[in-house]
Amino acid sequence: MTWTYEFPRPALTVDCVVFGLDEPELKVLLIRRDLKPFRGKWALPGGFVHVDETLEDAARRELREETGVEQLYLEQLYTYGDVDRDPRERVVTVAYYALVKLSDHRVVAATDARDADWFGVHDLPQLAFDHARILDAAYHRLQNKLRYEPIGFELLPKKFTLRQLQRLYEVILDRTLDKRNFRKKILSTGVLQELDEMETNVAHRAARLYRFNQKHYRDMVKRGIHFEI
Amino acid sequence: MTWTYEFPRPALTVDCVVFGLDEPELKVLLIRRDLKPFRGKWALPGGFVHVDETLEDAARRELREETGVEQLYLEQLYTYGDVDRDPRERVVTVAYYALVKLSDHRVVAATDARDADWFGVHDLPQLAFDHARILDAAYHRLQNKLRYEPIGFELLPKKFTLRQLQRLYEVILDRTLDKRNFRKKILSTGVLQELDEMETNVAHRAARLYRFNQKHYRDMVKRGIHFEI
DNA sequence: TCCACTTAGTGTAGAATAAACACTAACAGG
DNA sequence: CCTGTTAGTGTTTATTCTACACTAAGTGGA
Repeated sequence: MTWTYEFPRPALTVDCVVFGLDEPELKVLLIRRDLKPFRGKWALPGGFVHVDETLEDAARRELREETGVEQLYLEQLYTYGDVDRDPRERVVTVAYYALVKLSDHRVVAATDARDADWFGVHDLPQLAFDHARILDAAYHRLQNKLRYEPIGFELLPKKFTLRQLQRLYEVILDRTLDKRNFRKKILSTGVLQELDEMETNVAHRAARLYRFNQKHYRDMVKRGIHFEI
Repeated sequence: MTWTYEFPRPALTVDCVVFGLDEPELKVLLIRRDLKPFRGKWALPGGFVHVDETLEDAARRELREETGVEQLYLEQLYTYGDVDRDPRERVVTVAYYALVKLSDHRVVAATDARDADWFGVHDLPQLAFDHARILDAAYHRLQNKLRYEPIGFELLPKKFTLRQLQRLYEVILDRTLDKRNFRKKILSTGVLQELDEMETNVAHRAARLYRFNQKHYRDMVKRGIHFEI
């Protein structure tokens, strides 16, 4: 079966930049292409948008199919429509970026016959198409977003220590932060819930565990209160 | 001539939210639909992306064709891909927002047989498709962007007074600002070039004219210095 | 010519926020 | 019990933000 239109139509795809925190590094999930253009090169997971699914659905489906990743924070990044970004034909791609808890997805690569792997954001291979540019934009967006939205928690396990959280900010923002100032600021936002639990299996004093208080954050948003770090 | 594909493809369009400052109000440029769905309703200017033009080129072309607007600041906003956002068929639209100097485009409506007009952002008619949602997102984006990028100047004539600039910020941010604090802050950013000219034809003390110093701003960006108001 | 009206243009003090900085406490392991 | 490692905590200073009111300059009309 084929589909016919009066005018030529660009192909429409989605591509995803999936970030995961593999302390002490921020990593990105890439797949190795097994098809014609850029065969063997690494690329962002992604694929065609079906005519009966939303863009976000397409992104989630492709991620599941190609990498097995399922529970994730997903947000649209930008749409890339340069005429020659794909050598075969006109392809417009809606890029998304995603944050996953690596604690849940450590063995992603095994899920599919597809060759998938995590790469440090500062240690990337050559990428197919304009994916390097997309990845770069996603990383910058993540850096900005982190400062005024509480999305870092999407990269950590449900329960975490303040030290883990600070390291996350340091790794993503690519600079060191003052411990006391960081703790004061993050606690003052009120989005952290102190738990009655402590870290275990560490060879030093155990730190208290916290979790992200999503309910409280949504309340803040309703009341027009801004998160900022 | 027709075009045939192995799988069905969504149609791809661009839509533009064009802002203009018509003191003392922020206005948006809309066109009245003369075609089937939502006929007679107002809608954002836009149309199909040709297979040999970039998304931004498509946006500029549609604006020129439908409204005659040409010199403008244009930036991608978001891509809307809900399955049923167009009752006829699957249409994915890449939304842009634009800022124009109304001083240059006051008589836009006359440019085309098409019915086009400016509407106050707080006094909009019912819009076709999901355009109300797009417009809303564009307005919020503009409000945010205004605070950390010097884009307000795109809405003013080349030479303007501090009062005009302050009113622009007030109109877009929808709150009053303190005159002295505003002047201090905006002047301290260094992006304004003081001219040796004064306002004319006003029934009161004439104010000094300024212009946006683009060169200086680009230098700031290179040096990593942030604009913020 | 002077009076009324309108907007231009300017500084300061107090409050809030951000930045810099160092030590003791707790725990594990040898 | 000693060593090593991280947890956890306050204060001072600098910077930034906020609130606030008067004089100067020009037009237009009485």
